[in-house]
Amino acid sequence: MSIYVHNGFMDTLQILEPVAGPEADDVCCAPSGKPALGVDEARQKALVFRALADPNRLRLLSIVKAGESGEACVCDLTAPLDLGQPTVSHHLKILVEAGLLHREKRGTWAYYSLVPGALERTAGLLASL
Amino acid sequence: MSIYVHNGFMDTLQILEPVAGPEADDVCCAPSGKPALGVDEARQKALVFRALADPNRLRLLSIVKAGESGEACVCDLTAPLDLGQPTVSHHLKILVEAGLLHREKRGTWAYYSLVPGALERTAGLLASL
DNA sequence: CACATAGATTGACATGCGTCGATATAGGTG
DNA sequence: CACCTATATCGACGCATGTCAATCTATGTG
Repeated sequence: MSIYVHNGFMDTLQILEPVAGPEADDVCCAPSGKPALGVDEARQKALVFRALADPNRLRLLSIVKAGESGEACVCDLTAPLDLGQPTVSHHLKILVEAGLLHREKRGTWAYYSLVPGALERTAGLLASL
Repeated sequence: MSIYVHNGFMDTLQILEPVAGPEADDVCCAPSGKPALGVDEARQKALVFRALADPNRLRLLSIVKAGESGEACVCDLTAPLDLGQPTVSHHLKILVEAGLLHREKRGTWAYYSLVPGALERTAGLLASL
């Protein structure tokens, strides 16, 4: 029977926004019977936190944020992280799919920048637990 | 050579607090040469987000938070999550070690409650990236 | 077009992690 | 002490994930 549902998800999830209200799930017994976080809602929020759950990805966000221009290309990111280029590209992709980074290709280079307000909305996810 | 340092860490990490200022790491080349997140700092912050990176743990936090008394025992948590008792205990342990939950044993029962301000401090981690 | 460079994708490998069943431990009750 | 109940811990299993080397794609440049 279904263990590991393997959240088959899309890109650039936008859970950071509304998500409707806490749907009534209404536990039968226990302490207060409050609805709390629904299964789907929890799964989506966890995806965002999963993107933040790696030290190198946190550093990527930090470097991009700290950059003068607010953006950085891959070649600027491999050196400080001491990681191979494919690995950095991999991490950046995860951050983009989580809705935290924006990717813009200009010429040969790909410039990554913070999605405006994304970090704030993510912080908001914690408050609305 | 050392890949995967396997962060050998302790319990109830308190990264949620000060952590000193962003230490000067000063990259040599690239875009802005900003210090950004240090390696150790990133690793510790990632531990907190990793605790939040699981749907069932988010639901645990939510249920505990929503509870009338602000606390819940394990027996109240297994049913709504549809998980075995050992699994719930496992998740709770991770949340305690992340500094998000507090455990208090009273009689035969173990009561878990939100560490006051922990979620807010975690939200602050995002702002200080 | 030939060639160089930036970045993404693929495949493989090892480790991490969520889950369970079984078992151990601790407190309560007779 | 014997027994029950609530949790915690252990060992195992399988999927997930971070990493790299190799390769592919796209954009320049001669």
